[in-house]
Amino acid sequence: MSAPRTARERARAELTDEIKAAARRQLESSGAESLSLRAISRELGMVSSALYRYFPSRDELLTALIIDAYNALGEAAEKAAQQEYPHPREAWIAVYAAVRDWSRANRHEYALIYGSPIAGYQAPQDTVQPAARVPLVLMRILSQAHAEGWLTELNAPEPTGRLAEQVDVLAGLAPGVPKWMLLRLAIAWTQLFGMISFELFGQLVGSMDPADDFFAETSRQMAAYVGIS
Amino acid sequence: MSAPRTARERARAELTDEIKAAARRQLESSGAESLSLRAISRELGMVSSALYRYFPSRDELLTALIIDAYNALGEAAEKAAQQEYPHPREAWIAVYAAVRDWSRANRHEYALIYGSPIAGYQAPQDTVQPAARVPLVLMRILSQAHAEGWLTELNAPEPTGRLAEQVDVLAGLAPGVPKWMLLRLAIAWTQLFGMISFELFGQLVGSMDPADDFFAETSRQMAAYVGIS
DNA sequence: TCACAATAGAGAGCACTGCTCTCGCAAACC
DNA sequence: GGTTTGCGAGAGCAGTGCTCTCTATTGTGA
Repeated sequence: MSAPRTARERARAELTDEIKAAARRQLESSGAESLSLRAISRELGMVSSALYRYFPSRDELLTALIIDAYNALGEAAEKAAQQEYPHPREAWIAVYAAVRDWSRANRHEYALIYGSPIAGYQAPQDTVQPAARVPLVLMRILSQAHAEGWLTELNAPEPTGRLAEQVDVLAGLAPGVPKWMLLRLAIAWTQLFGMISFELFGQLVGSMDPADDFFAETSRQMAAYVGIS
Repeated sequence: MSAPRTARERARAELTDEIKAAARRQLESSGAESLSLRAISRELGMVSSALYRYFPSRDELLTALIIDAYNALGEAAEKAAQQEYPHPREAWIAVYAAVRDWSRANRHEYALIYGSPIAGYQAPQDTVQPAARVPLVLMRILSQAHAEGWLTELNAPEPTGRLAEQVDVLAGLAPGVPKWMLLRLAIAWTQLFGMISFELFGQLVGSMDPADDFFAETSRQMAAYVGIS
């Protein structure tokens, strides 16, 4: 993140961005499967072998795009959460909508991160943190709603056994929020992306497509489900 | 589905199956992206151009595999539902488990049908019916549970507007089941596959992975959510 | 039964891919 | 100013999907 010093370093950073931009452009028009390094190099007016000075392989380029996509989506969600809302339910719903809007506007990038993993799947370690941004936003809403006393006390059973241990990890990030609530948050999280994947990947055709109303109603129901009164 | 007559027709049907079997084998080892017609033809001891007598393109082969995968998964779900259960909740949970088990045992085929759609996405019309088998199984459980009086009467609001129309389509297949219940079924359906996709695609690493307990508890909660008392 | 038509596989070839290697040129550093 | 480092060009390899032509085999109607 430090500013590049020499002309060479600056040129390198710029070209790296240009390559990613061209890749993203090509992605929008034809999907990840047919993303071609040679086509990118042609678009940039350079020879294909030169591209390997910037990305050691096609998979590395894709991994870079994946991280960027996670961050762009996370940023959209965080931006939506930063607004002022009269009730945490509205914040919850706004984040849902922001996630869906970004996904619909960048469906190929969405497919890149939430679709089938690419063949030589890269070390996911670099992607773990950016991938956590959306669930963290939802968790923060819950945490804040708890602090402000907005949460209902359903008498849902507390998780036990190994599940309790797993939920405990989340609890460290949202102190005070009941465990059953964090468990339900995880369930809602998987539901959110399942629903968006179904919409984007054509699984809703013939039933809930177009999905606007289905999505809106579901985000309301899920807010209630996790305990936002 | 009629029995092949001539020797040529029989040979054709057999070779078609062998090609799909080889493709499936190759799929398991390296994923859909790197599925190669030439590698398949090599494995079968024929020249690659001969393969085009059976499948006009790579995408057509993939489409055939997709349909087979939908049917295999649907069959697994139906088989689980056919058992006798003392309570519809158990049937619901068994179907959830069957879907997950099949998906874990055939993760590349799962990715083929629930991951990102392939580039030149084939006319989905042929896939619509086999794809509907799993949700239909869940719907039948709900329908039967309703007939036997197992369903709770939550005072959930009925869907309105366009959402009501979409739910009406489902209602035609499950007469008597309240609309809010069918809506929740759709939500549970997206949750189920969102959860499985997250597990198989590595999205749960660092939180709910391994997902056995999370999955089991979620299937219980979702049964309650759709109104199975 | 036999000629004709339909079908299957072989082989060569085209345009494309990711990736490697070597070779010069230019910028950065001491 | 000389040396090291980084960068782009170009050729080349092994692989891909797919098309076309040619030949052999199988099925069928007169």
